[in-house]
Amino acid sequence: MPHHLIRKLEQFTKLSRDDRQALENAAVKRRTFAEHSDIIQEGDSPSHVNLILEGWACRYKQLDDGRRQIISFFVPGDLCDTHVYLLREMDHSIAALTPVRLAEIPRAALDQLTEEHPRVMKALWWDTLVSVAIQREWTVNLGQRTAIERLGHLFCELFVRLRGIGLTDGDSCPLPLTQVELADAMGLSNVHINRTLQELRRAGLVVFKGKRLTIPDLAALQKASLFNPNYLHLDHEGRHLDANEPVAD
Amino acid sequence: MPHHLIRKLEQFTKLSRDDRQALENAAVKRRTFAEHSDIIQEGDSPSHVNLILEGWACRYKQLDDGRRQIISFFVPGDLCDTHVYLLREMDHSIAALTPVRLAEIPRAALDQLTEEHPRVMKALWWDTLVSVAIQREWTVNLGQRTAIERLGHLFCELFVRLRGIGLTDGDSCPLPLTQVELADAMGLSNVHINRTLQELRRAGLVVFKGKRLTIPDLAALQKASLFNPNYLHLDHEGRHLDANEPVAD
DNA sequence: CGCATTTTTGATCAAGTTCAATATCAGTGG
DNA sequence: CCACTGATATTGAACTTGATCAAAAATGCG
Repeated sequence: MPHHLIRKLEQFTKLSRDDRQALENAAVKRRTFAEHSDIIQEGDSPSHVNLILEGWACRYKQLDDGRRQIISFFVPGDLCDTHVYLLREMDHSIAALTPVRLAEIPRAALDQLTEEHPRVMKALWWDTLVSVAIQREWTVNLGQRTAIERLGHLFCELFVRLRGIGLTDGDSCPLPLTQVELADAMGLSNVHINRTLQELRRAGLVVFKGKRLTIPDLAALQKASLFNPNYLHLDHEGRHLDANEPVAD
Repeated sequence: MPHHLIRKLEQFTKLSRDDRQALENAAVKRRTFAEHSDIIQEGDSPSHVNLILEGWACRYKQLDDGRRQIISFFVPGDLCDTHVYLLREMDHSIAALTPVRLAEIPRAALDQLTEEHPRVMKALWWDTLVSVAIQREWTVNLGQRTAIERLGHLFCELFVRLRGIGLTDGDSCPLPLTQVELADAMGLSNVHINRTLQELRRAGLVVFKGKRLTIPDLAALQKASLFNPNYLHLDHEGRHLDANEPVAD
């Protein structure tokens, strides 16, 4: 049951029971991956779309001399590139950061889904547009923001994304990342991540311990990080497309 | 006539005359923008898809304290976010870097195009996937590469993109950007861009003068910049979908 | 408890920034 | 054709952010 994806999509537009069922049906083939294993590697030929059901993953690219950039994080409910199978080969790798359970959505199932369920198709387009907007925001993050803003911004983003699918608990959320992984994502050294974290802690802006992140005052962290959630487009924009069915499930 | 777009898409799959005509028909509403004017601003509500016909543009985001990040460059044939009108408001702005001529593709025209011309729809999906791959590569660029690699990488990318649509001339291509614009795109200061350019010139890797870029030895620049063009997916991957018509146009 | 991983600390170093001045260039109008 | 003007490019010097290297402390887990 890809309920995280459904919950995410319903931030855009309310789906019908039929829509939801179609999504369930598309996500039949399940697989699991161990922590730190590659889900797909640069050069592989993508044959289907991966949907993360449980656990965290990341896209990354390894440079020849060992430098590594984490390009994005996947949390439950995230799709790895709708229609990616149009490309001959992957230009990056995807790795499990925790144990990961995912569904492989075959090409045919996705095509059928978008043909027969226009509301789902639009919701998936919305999801694609948001993913790209997140990638753009990372460009801004890496290009312009200082270390402390950069890390604070990432924390805000992940918290808000997780809240959207119901995975936050009050002012805290899971954050199963090491400082080295944060460093590879933020384009900073692990040493500097460590010092930046201390600075955020000292300012009372975050608590990060035991793979959990707590943000006592989200507004304050947003302000310190120049975080504006508009790029996540979470304001139920597809309301006019909402399925109109009795609440009978 | 959106011939740059058609040429770009045909790197993925050969279109039929009918496909091409449908693209022409969709791109009817023309507009022009002066150098340095905004084509659309953050907060505006997008109602159609812009297709750059002539000139260069960029996406950018302005931070409250004046810092600016250029997020991507648009060259002729580039579409600004297919289906963007699903979003309530723009999370970034788009500005003309030179005088720009573009076509506004209305929502209905795009929907019709993708419904009636599956080959075009797939080609547009390919284009979307490549755009996102470029954005990811910028993440790697800003996160891991040194100033000289970063700038060299950008030059390689732009040259290869322009070559794909026939806008290069031997080993040179237009590059109508100032050093300040390069700086805003690369997350570096204009002073450092200037010094990095000198370094690239001294090494004989580039000539950049009068809004033209010359790359005497592309292989050498690629090597120095760790540039691997795989992420541009330019190897005619949709060949199996090629329209099969007599060459009668 | 013991081992591997992760976090933390200190000291030194380098890449890139900032500020401010000067030089060059592309248009424009006379 | 030249002088003027604003934009763009270039230079120098001091400074800052974050990197690197190496070691120690803490944590997690079987």
